[in-house]
Amino acid sequence: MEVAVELVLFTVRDDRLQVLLTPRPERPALPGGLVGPQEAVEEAARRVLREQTGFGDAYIEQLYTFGDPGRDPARRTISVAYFALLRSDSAGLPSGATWRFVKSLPSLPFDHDAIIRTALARLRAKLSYSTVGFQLLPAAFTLTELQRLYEVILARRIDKRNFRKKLLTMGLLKPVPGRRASGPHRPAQLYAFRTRRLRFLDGQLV
Amino acid sequence: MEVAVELVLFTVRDDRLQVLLTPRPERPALPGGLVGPQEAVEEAARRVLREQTGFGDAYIEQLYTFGDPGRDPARRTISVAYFALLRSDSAGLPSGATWRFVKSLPSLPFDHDAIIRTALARLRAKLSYSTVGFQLLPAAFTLTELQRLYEVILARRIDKRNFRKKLLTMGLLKPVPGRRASGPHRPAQLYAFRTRRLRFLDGQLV
DNA sequence: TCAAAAGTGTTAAACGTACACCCATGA
DNA sequence: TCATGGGTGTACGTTTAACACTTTTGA
Repeated sequence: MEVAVELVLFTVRDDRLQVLLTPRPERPALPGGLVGPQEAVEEAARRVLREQTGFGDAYIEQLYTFGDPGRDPARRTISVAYFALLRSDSAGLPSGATWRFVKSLPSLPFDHDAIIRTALARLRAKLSYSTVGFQLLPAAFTLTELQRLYEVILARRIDKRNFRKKLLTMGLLKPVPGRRASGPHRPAQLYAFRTRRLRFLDGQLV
Repeated sequence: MEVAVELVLFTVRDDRLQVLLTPRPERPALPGGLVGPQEAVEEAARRVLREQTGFGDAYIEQLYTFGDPGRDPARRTISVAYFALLRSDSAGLPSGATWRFVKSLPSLPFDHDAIIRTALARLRAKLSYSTVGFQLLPAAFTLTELQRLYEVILARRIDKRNFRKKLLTMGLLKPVPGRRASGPHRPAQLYAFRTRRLRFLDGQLV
């Protein structure tokens, strides 16, 4: 029996949640590949990330294992899906791979539609009770940028004052020197996360 | 490469959280087995439940996939762990299998210690925001029995009045005819879950 | 009659949510 | 000077958490 990994790599650019697809003979699909005989499953996921997306330092976490016979008509494959988040300031795109808006995805081969739905549900749920969303932002960012990130992923508006109050009270952020000027208005203070590592929150963030 | 399933089957009896171990040549371990060539992974988990535990109607859900090379020194196996809950009134125990207190487990082979830790964390987390704990009780039960269940799993005391208020307000339970007399004191009203199916709750239950 | 668990409300604090205006800037 | 997003506080309703006594029963 073959064991594969699939990668659902999300990023937020231009105020849209996007997912990376790689070219396949038939039609684009999620990046993926077989797990090597001496390779840990998570290692394989990181290798696929490196080789097929060209991005090295994404956040990665195991999502779910899809193992119905018939999910790949050609051969029996069990696939461990991983969920990955890429900082919006990551540069480059490997040849052939494309970012697609999650809102307007084409129909994907195998069970990749279901995998993406599962990943999106995980991302949305985890935004509320953990700092996982922080993985999508660069080292310094404005509070509005952070709020837009949440709004884009959750597909709903968030109150600016309540959002800021919550984040600052929780002590997740620290102001860093510098401001971002982006048009004919007051420049915004830059902030950074107090720690880059994933934290689970006491209450609900959003 | 071989793909296996492992089963972490919990039950609560005698006010203790217990997990089922099956005999192995070396020492007891989690029930498990290989996934057949034409078998869905979840099907394999249900088959292991049937064949190795003798219990047919447990709640089952995928937990995590453990795939480090070296987790089984004998051969390369990737294992999809499942988490299962058995009603405390289920009768019978298959030959050789034993219930062990989760609090005082012996050291287990392979990475089974880690699998049980992961399962316990999932169970505790899910108790708070879903009705998954209901799978551990028979069709009719008293409010005290339900509360004891939560206390045993979470390993902490819960306020009786607040617990009852929350459950009744949420409309998860309905009283059913009958009372349970269990000693020299007032008998307790019996209740049942309004629906057996898993529900995710708006707020926190405990 | 006694011991034991069943059953039942109130209060204070914390939290969530809704809401509107002035500020600083570049064009 | 004007258009734009940055930045800030309050008040109300809901939820959580702490807390103690009476009731019913079997022994």
